[in-house]
Amino acid sequence: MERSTRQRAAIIRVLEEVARPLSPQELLEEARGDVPGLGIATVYRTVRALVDEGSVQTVDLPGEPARYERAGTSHHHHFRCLQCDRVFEVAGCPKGIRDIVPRGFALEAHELVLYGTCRACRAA
Amino acid sequence: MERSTRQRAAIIRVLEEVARPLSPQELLEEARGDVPGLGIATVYRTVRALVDEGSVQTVDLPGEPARYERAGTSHHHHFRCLQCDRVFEVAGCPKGIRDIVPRGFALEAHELVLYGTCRACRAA
DNA sequence: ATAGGTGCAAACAGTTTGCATGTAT
DNA sequence: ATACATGCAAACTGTTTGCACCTAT
Repeated sequence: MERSTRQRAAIIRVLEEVARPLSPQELLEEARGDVPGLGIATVYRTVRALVDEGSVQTVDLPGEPARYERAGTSHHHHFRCLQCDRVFEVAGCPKGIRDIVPRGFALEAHELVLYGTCRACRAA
Repeated sequence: MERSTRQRAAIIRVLEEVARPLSPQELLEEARGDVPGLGIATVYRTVRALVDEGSVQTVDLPGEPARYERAGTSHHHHFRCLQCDRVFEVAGCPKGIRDIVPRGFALEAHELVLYGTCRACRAA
């Protein structure tokens, strides 16, 4: 992350403008609006650098390729639409997570993924 | 799942004997004790058939290869110990999951993974 | 000028599939 | 006998890497 290039600027801009976690493929398609010749390898390399740097975080959903979103957002979860496969941020956290932790276990973190149909797909 | 073959018997036996979710690769290595020539494709095909049939379920943790465990347990989640990496079943479900679903979205399913320290590791 | 960055294609790892052969029924 | 099942290898998908060329510094 030492130099400022057009491809990096484009990738970072996309991550800042889109309010949901994007896969490398989605990032590529979006960022090509700015930099037509952009290659997928550059997306992977840039995203990895941004994660190492701490300005982007990985969103890993079970059984799916990783997606990436801007870091620094407050605690939230994700909703994946089963029709369009897009992933959305969900504010808040269900009550009572601690209640289901088995006796003797110490809870440090949790990951929740909701599945269903997003508003756009319901309307369609 | 129409015929009973040596390779299926071996795979099913392994799933029944081992009390933790196994990856296809782990299944292959274990089952080769019974059927040396066993191929990885057969493991994938058999496991998929068992999942379709409902006697085995997939355990998908974020960022990790899918594992498989005997089905029959009711709705539950998983607790992954950050020290020993073992995965435990967690009975029940937190209240209030519906409350965080964004307006206009339809919730159909959810997946919850708890991370922390298991009882054995806390004692150690 | 030069080290870091990029694009392409090849390499990889995990999973699926096509096909000829094997085998439970 | 005849489907269904298996093993192999090729195909696929998502990701990483090698390398020659490009470019921000």
